[in-house]
Amino acid sequence: MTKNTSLKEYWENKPRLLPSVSIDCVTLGFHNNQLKILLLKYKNTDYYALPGGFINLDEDLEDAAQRILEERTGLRNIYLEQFHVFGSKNRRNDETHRQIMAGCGIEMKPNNFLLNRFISIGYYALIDFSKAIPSPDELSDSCDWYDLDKIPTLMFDHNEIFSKALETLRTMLDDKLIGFNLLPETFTMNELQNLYETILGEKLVRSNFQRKMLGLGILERIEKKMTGAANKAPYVYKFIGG
Amino acid sequence: MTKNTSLKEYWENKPRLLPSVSIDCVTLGFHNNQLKILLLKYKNTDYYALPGGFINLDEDLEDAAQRILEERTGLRNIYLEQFHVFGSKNRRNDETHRQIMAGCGIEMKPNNFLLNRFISIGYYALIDFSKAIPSPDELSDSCDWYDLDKIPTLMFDHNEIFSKALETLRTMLDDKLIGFNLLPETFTMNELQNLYETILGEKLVRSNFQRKMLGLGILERIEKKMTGAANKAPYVYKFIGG
DNA sequence: TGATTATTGTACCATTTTGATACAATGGTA
DNA sequence: TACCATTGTATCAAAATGGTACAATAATCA
Repeated sequence: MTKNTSLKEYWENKPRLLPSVSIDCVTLGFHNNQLKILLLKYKNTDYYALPGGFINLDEDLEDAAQRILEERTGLRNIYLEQFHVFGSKNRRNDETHRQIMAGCGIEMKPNNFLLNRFISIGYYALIDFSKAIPSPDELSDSCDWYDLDKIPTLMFDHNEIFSKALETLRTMLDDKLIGFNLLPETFTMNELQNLYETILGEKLVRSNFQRKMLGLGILERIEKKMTGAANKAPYVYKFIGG
Repeated sequence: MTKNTSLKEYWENKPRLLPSVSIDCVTLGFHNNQLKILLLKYKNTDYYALPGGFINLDEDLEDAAQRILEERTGLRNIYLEQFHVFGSKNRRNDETHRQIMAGCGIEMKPNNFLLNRFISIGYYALIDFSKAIPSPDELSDSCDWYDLDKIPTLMFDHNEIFSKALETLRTMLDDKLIGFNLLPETFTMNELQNLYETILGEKLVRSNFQRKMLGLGILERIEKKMTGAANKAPYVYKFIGG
């Protein structure tokens, strides 16, 4: 979306986008020992949604995912990975689209680009919460973090897309060491364990978890961290890619 | 594609298909202790390709994959799973399309549906080789099995699609027990081990493999199989879904 | 008929990995 | 200085894995 084109003009004309294909991002962060998901709320509606968008005709798919996430949330250089394509024939609903656009003062003509069938490619985005300052785009009232057990009803099949993302994240967690994308540069073993427990949804034995992680040879021990608490200070670690 | 429409008419007009999206199937079978892949060769050309096709406007994505595989190879009720989307902006080539269609006596007008950008959703198809009798469709000279180490240069990015499929299959093999889709109803432990060794590309210790497989509790021992060889007859097993 | 041979099913043992508990060290508080 | 909560690590049993051995068996051959 070029800067000198108004949002209204942009969506009321047929944009130069790849038809039929959208991208939706399941954007996860970790804060206060809780996994959080980033959701948009469309202006003047009750519709919550995953941040998503469309692919420019001259743009690689992976680049599009990065750009879309940035345009809709302000987040840059995020770890993104595609995990599934959602292609039920009735997964979308024209009336919802009309309401969303109307909320932004945009009228949709009957032949509008958006009113065709779309499949959506799901990406999960893993974010260092401490660095991320999400901000809503022009279509949205808000762009906020939600606890996973307090996700509102989402537009279309976005709840299903979220579930599949979480399931994929769980099975990939040990395999691809993607969890570290959710933590700051440095972290304690306790924080890492809390993250794993939250994602997997089960308690782990502390000593065994520590042994396993150190055994992977992907952690560099940096220094002690004086927490101020009345106990032994934990080491702080850095992830050094496997 | 309706039966009373000729191939020529069909492709020279704009079909009622979902724009921008294609499906390509990496179709694998197992025969003579070798993994094989099913490839099409387009009529009167040197272009080899994965069997692929397009999605009808009123068709679920998963249904489309099944239909496409059947239309292009004659194979029905196949185990299919999507594994990756391929979306580089320059992954296709118009001239190749023109040649393929010309090989079938079909002229492509400049605004033909096929001459737009497409992303492709990769599915892998796992086949019981003994039941599969593939047959080429109207666009293809041949529809044949190839050894994995003798795959010709394929159209577009189809070699890359194949590689990603094999990689996915390897990592999923233990997780989802998908290997059994490549074997007949009943099989010996030796056949099962050969399959695993072929997919993983490494030798396994016979006794340990047997212990592991029996330990999964997913095999039913049927009967002894007299092979005619001068040695102890192996049992025959059936897969009983986990 | 009985020795021979290749392959199968399983037992066995050593090594590694995992699960669970214990304990000394430490940074603070009372 | 006693006490407390948490951390890093040791320890030990149980389970999983890697590797070898061996008896059973279905044929062949002398």
